[in-house]
Amino acid sequence: MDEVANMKVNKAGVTEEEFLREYDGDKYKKPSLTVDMALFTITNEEEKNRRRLPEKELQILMIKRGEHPYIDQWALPGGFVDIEESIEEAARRELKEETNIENIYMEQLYTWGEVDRDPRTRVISVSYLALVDSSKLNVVAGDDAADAKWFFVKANEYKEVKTSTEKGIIIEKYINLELENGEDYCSAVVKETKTLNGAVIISNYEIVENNCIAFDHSKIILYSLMRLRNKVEYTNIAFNLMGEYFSLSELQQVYEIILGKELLPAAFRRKVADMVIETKEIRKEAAHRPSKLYNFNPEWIKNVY
Amino acid sequence: MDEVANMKVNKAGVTEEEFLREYDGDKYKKPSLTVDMALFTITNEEEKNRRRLPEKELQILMIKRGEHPYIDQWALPGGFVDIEESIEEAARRELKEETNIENIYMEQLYTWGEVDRDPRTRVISVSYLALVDSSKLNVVAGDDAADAKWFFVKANEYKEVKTSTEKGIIIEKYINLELENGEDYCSAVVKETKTLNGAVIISNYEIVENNCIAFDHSKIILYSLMRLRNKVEYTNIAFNLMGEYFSLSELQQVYEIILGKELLPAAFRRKVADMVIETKEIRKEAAHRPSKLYNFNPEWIKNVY
DNA sequence: ATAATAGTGTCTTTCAGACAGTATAGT
DNA sequence: ACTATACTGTCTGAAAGACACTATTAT
Repeated sequence: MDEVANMKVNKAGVTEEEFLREYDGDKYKKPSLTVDMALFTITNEEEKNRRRLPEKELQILMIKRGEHPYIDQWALPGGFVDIEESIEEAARRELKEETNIENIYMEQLYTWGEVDRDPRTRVISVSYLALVDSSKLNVVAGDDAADAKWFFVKANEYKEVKTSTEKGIIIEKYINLELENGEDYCSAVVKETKTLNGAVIISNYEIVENNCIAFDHSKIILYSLMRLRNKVEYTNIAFNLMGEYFSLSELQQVYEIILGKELLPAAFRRKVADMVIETKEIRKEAAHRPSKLYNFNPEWIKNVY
Repeated sequence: MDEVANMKVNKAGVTEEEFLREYDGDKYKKPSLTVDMALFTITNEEEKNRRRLPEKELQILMIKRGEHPYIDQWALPGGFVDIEESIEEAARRELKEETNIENIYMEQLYTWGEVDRDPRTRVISVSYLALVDSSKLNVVAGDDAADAKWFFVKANEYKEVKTSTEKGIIIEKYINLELENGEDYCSAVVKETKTLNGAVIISNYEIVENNCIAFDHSKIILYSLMRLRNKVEYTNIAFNLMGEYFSLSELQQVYEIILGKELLPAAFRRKVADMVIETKEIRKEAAHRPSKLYNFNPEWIKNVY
């Protein structure tokens, strides 16, 4: 702020300097602030048949709560934001503490502010979507939470109800979320209600059923999956799930898993042609034609707000 | 939470009920939480020539600060979130208090959490993008702030610097923001830095120059403009700026203003054909062929996460 | 040879861009 | 008749969808 601004006084005749000195930041009750991260990766399934390709699967990192509330249930990694760090710094710090993962792709997702979303006290959560290449994951298992585990994620819509109103339409979608990892199984049903009134859309998410997923994290997971699915179509976001070298078939599999549908090889290759750079590397690991390996093309940027 | 969960004890042998009773939410220092709204509308310029169409312009609502800090500068409408209301409720309440506007389109934009973004104390701001149809605006001027004014908005990129690094590329864009309303003129220059490292993009916004726009609100305004520009291409968001009845030419003008470029009528009409419903109404207000009026088609929904 | 995947050629369909041309009100 | 906008027809070209076809490895 410049000199002139500093000399201005308010209606009470107080300068800015005086005002700030007297300012009581704790006059009103404040909510607590946390970050939560939906961290995804894609891993290869074991495959004995040397002819077949390993199946890929989408996984999300969850942490078993060792304290009330929701003790023994599974929550997204995250925690409270310290007073002297930015929100994003907090997110990266928590991830590092809980899982020892650093320097990965992360984007802010949504800020959850329902009054009763945490039974302890009023807690606002800024959620992040994060992606890692699974080859970087030998590092996992931080000290804070030994109970960090990767879960296979499945989400599917199983019911849709459309109701017409005078000025619009109400669409209710029931989405089933399943998290599973051999030992543990969690699930939730979230109802997404879109109310259209004129051109005004209001979206609302409600947890209808919940089995061992802490807080409102089932909502956050579903929201992050939708964002991921959406962004994969017109950004380079999926490349954050790949290693430095990858084949186009692998890349296609990643797209297919995120989008939940099969793609045609020819069209897919045309689509990603400008996003990759061919290398001289070749992968021959199985009993079929080997594949050329590619790198991401850093010139290709399409970022969306 | 179910009965079983209530009976579980933590490592210290404490049940959830006891834990919550003893929980001290004020153990750590907490940031304050505010909401800020970038509210846009599109208005017609006066036009005396009965032959010509009125020009449309994009406007944003700003409020003159009557208190430190940034006294007498212009800020986005908003304010502190009360402890017993959700963030979105707070946003709608503040808008109602400051401008008497209700029931409009609003979507969460981004949560700003830099440590020093407010000189008073640590303040987190959840920003919203909101749109109103200007015909609803005869209601304006609430009691809280008589100093609410609509500003014409212009943003343009005037410099781009690309630097190649070993593993990627750095792109710096300088964007000039201008707010103007006959009496008042504010401006800012924001530098957007995209750092690409492998496939990991990190975006950063920095205010390089600032003239009478309070806090970091110039960043928020630019971010909301980018979101608006982006979403207008593949959602129905622009319809929130239209009245109930509108001509396709008017709609096209709105798209053109938001996108900052001219569109071809034939292609535009094809594109929006499914999004509108023809009515029997006709507008003949000027000395040229009258236009058919349309309504928004509520069946057309495309929402993006 | 065979199984399985990698990768290409090309026809079709869809959709955006371009632009000329027609339609219709008040002046 | 003229001006300014409203609206349509149709050519073109780019990109996505579909699918058959070729290529290459270990078994």
